[in-house]
Order: sequence, then C-alpha cells, then structure tokens
Amino acid sequence: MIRRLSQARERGIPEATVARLPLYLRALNGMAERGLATVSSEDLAVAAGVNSAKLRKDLSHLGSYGTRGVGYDVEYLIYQISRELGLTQDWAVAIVGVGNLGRALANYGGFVSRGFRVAALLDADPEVVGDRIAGLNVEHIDELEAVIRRRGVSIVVLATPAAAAQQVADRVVAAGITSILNFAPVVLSVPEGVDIRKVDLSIELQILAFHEQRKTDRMTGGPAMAEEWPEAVDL
Amino acid sequence: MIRRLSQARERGIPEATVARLPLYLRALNGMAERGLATVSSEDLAVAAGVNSAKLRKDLSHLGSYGTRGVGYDVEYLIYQISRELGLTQDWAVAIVGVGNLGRALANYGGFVSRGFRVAALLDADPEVVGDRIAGLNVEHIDELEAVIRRRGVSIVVLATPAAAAQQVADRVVAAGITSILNFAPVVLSVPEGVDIRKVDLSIELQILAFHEQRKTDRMTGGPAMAEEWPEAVDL
DNA sequence: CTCACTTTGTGCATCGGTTCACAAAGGGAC
DNA sequence: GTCCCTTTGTGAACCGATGCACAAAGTGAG
Repeated sequence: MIRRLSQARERGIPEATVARLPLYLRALNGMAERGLATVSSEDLAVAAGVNSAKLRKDLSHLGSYGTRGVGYDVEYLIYQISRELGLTQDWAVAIVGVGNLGRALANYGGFVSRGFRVAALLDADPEVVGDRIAGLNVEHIDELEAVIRRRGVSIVVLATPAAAAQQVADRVVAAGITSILNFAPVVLSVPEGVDIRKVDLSIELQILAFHEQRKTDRMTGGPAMAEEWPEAVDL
Repeated sequence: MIRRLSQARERGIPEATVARLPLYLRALNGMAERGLATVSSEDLAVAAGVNSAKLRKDLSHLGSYGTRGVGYDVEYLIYQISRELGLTQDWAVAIVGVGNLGRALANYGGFVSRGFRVAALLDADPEVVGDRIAGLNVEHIDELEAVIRRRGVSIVVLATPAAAAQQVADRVVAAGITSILNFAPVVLSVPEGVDIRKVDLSIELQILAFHEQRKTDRMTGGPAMAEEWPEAVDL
C-alpha cells in the first residue's frame, strides 16, 4: 500500500498555513516524546491551540496523510511537515550585531534545535570582535561577505542598532542572501525576491497596551468622553 | 475651527489596523525629528512600507484627522495615534525570567522609549535573585503577586523556560494581569479576556526556511521529483 | 470670485482565510 | 461478508482585509 502523493499539493501552500506548521510540528514532537503513535485532528488542534477544521485543511495542503477513523501517524506527520518546511536540511545562520539581543539569540537553545545552526557572529565594535560567545568567535563586519560565502550561510539575523540595519541588509543582499530575520526597529527596503521577517518587541507591547487600555476603559465606564487634545499641540 | 470627533470612530478598530499603528507612529516620530510639519498619506505610507490607500483607511478609523489637499499634521497625528494606543499613560512592565533573553529585554532601550517602563525583574533561580540588572534588583518569583500589586504592573513579559511558562502565566492571571507577552515556545492556555501575544524566534526561522527552500528548489529545477519518504518511517 | 490642482476619505469589487457541516473512507465487531 | 462508529478531507457560506478608483474637500493663483 504505497501512499499516493498530493493531488492537493500542486504548489503554493497558503501563507497562513505555513505560519502554523511550526506550531503543529512542536506539538507533534511533544507527543512523539510521550510515545503517542497516532493523533486525531481534534487532539492535535487542541495542543496547538487552533480549530480542528483549520488544522485538517492546513494538513490537506501537504497531501492526504491521515487515515479516516484513526487519525494521523505522529512520526510520519513529523517527517512530512519537517520536509515541507525544509528542516530535513541544515541551515547555516549568521547573526549580525552582538549586543544584548544578539548574545541572547546566540545562546538561545531552541534556535539550534531543529535544522538551524548558528554559523557566525559578526559585529562592528572592535571591543567585542574576537570575543568568544556560545562557542563562536565574533568576527568583524568587514568579513561579512567572506564569512557568508565560506560558511554557506543562507539566513541572516539582524540584531544591530536601527541606524545600521539598512546598510547591513544591503550588503547581505548583495552577497546573495534572500532570507532575513530583522530585530531592528526599522522598515527595511530590499529588492523583490528577498524575504524579510520582522520581530519588533516594542510593537508587540504597543498592541498589548491598546487592548489593555480598552479593557480598563470599559471598567471605568467608557473612554474619556470629550476627547479633547491638550493645547500642547499646535495646529 | 474646533475639529469634530469621529462619526467613524464608534468603537472597534480592526485588529489589522491596530497592528500597523505603531509602525505609523515610528515613521511619524522620525519625521517630527527631521522637522516636518505635515505629511501626505503617500509619503507616510512609503516610510511605513504600506499601501497609501490602506494607510488612509487605517487613519480614518481613528477619526478624520487629515486636511484634503494638504495631508496630515505630523505632531497632531502623533498625539492622536499615541492616545489611541494608550501611550499617553505610563505602563509598568514586569519581566519574568532573567536568562539571556530576559536580560536582553531588560536592557533593550526601545522597550522603555514610549510609555513603557520596566518596573520589575523576577526569576526562580536563587543564583540570579539579588543581581542588579538595568538598574533593577532581581526579585524572587515567590514575590510575584506582591510585586505586581505593589508596583502597579499591568503587562507581564514571559521569558522563562518553556516548562515554567504555563505555571507563571496561571499565577499572573490569578493576580489580575490581562496582558501577556510570551517569549516561551509553548501554547499558553488562559481564560477569556486575557490577551496573549507570542514572539517565537524559532517559528520565524522555520517560516524563512520554508520560503528559502522554495526559492532554491526553483533554481535547481523544481522540487525533488519523486517525493518518497525514507524507510526510517514506519507506517 | 472662479479655476486648476492636490490630497483625503470611502464605496465597491476582490481576495484570502476561517468555520461549519457533511459525504466519503477506513476500522473493527460480529 | 454487513453494519456501525470514528475521523478525515472538502464544498460552500461567511468574514475581514486589501486595493482601486473617484467624488468631496480643501489650497492657492489670478
């Protein structure tokens, strides 16, 4: 009984689905550790914190890997999702900017866990160049292009100050990198075909503050009624 | 000419809009520093990296704050967005878990910048309790409830190991917190009405890897043709 | 004042994503 | 084999968000 592949898998998995696959993968790994052999969409959905219909539709984009009346084989599904996400290969990651955040990232265990390997640390500050962090030598930013080439880096993490981020981004793009994870609080402009993902702590906090304000407003009897603005503002 | 408020502002700004307001705010602050008095939706949209129609629709949810033929008054718009996001008040934030990441967050400047103040650091490890980080004393997690109450903390940042996150979340929720920023790689379950935002480094990397794989697949002539799975997998 | 020009605010078509609800498929008992 | 139970995979309705395109509103020149 050879399993047929993917009438449903022409090309193009919805972006929203891709963003959830890592979540399913994590939940499945937990289940595999606990020795579960199969899991239903309902159980997996609960573990991942999503609706079960959504989960099934997501998985159906990868192919038809479940068994009706039974569920999904945990190990097999782990393999399929891993392969789809490209985690069966090894990705070399370079971290640029070894300040507090860069250091934290370099030492972050979960980073390395699945398929990713921190292959280089770079910084512009001669004070930190040469330091040994998480078993790696911090190299000078001048070496950027050479290091990327030599170590086969394909994903770059930007943890530089905001002012330096665009400049570094230009250089890594010129060096052939097409995947960037940006922690600097700036909107980077890059050519078509380069993927940027942005993690912005202060934006997350501001979104929380918005909702928190709404909640406390509601408690104290609606928002400030007459929403005047202070005279500090000159129009 | 007193400006009328918000026929368009009944209540309820779309979530997608809320998520972009901080972006606009950052772009506007940059413009204010450079001394610009007014800005068109087109220019602001470019600076924030969005479509100008979207920008105008977003701003229209706050009220009608532009002037046709002219644009938006930079300072006035900064004030309005800040007020809407709740940044005109001061938010006390507690960081739980003072490992590499917690330290980085405590020292992160952009954190404090607008309206947010790190008011407490907590950890379970007696080794780090008592340390002084970013001008704050690290307190023991046993003090959690007391510290939250005493310092008026309303937002909690979780930077604990995955295994501890749910337990801490339960405690802070019990202590009345309704806004949590979670860096631990777990799906937290919390009661209705509690807002959780999740930042997950490894998920971001996995999404990048997915797209990167697609790109390199395309270069090397399509995805691995016969997608067999290794015999390692037992069905 | 009128006219030409700029830029906002929004109606409308469209799109992607979510959810419901159910037919189809498989397993197991007998 | 038949029947019943479980669970998948998906059609279809729905919902929110996006982007086009334009009327309405304001500025400034003459």
